[in-house]
Amino acid sequence: MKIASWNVNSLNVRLPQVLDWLAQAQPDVLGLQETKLTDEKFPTDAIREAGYEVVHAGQKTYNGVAVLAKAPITDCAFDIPGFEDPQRRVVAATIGGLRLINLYVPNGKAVGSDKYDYKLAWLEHLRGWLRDELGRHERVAVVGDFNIAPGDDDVHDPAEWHEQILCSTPERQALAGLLALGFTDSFREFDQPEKTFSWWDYRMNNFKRNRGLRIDLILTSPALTHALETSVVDAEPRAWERPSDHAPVVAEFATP
DNA sequence: ATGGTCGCGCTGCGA
Repeated sequence: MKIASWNVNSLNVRLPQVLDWLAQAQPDVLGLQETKLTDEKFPTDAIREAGYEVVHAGQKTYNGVAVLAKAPITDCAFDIPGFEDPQRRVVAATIGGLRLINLYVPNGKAVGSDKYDYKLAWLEHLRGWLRDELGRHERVAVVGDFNIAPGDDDVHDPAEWHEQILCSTPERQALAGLLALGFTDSFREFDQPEKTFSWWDYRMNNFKRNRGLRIDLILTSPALTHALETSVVDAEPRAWERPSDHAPVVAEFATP
């Protein structure tokens, strides 16, 4: 089974690229972030014609998350329980024996800002929910744009980013708190090329210079970690014409 | 050089 996550930065703009990528990569499940569409404007027909079921939690202009899957999607949730939020950042869904939680974690803007406080509060509530989900499901994948680089290996220039947003100690501790529940950053289960990133700012030719961060993650529960076969970043779509600023991340695992 | 690029949607905000 192949699962993937991609922050598309507007599905309106990126739909052709998503369809191309689905055709070439053939994931069984794909979590999208930053669709920036209301549910009414979601391109359900085009996605279905590509062979995927879909659920979407969208809003106008900002945020928006979706799960695409070749098999039927059941047991959906669109909020962290007890943390209702008008910002559409969460879709949980069951696909066969897989529990998928697709996230668009708040960016946080700047350390110490109101948005930063919201990010940390959001992550704290997320941790309680993921603990419950781990108790209910064996095979859980938490995918998405985490807006946190787990470690300095995930940063093109750790000195430049030292204690900056996406890299600050409280953010990394919040992520470590999720891993402490039993989740694994699947990417680090395998040997990887150095300086592998998943997001590059549009400005300053950062992609060409590989000035990026790895902030798009696939976390796996113990049973899923045991079944892992690969976990990679597919940087190819970042080099396409008019790209998202994020690349898809992909993990494969054996099915029982 | 204290900027720079996108997307949304129409003025500046969010990333």
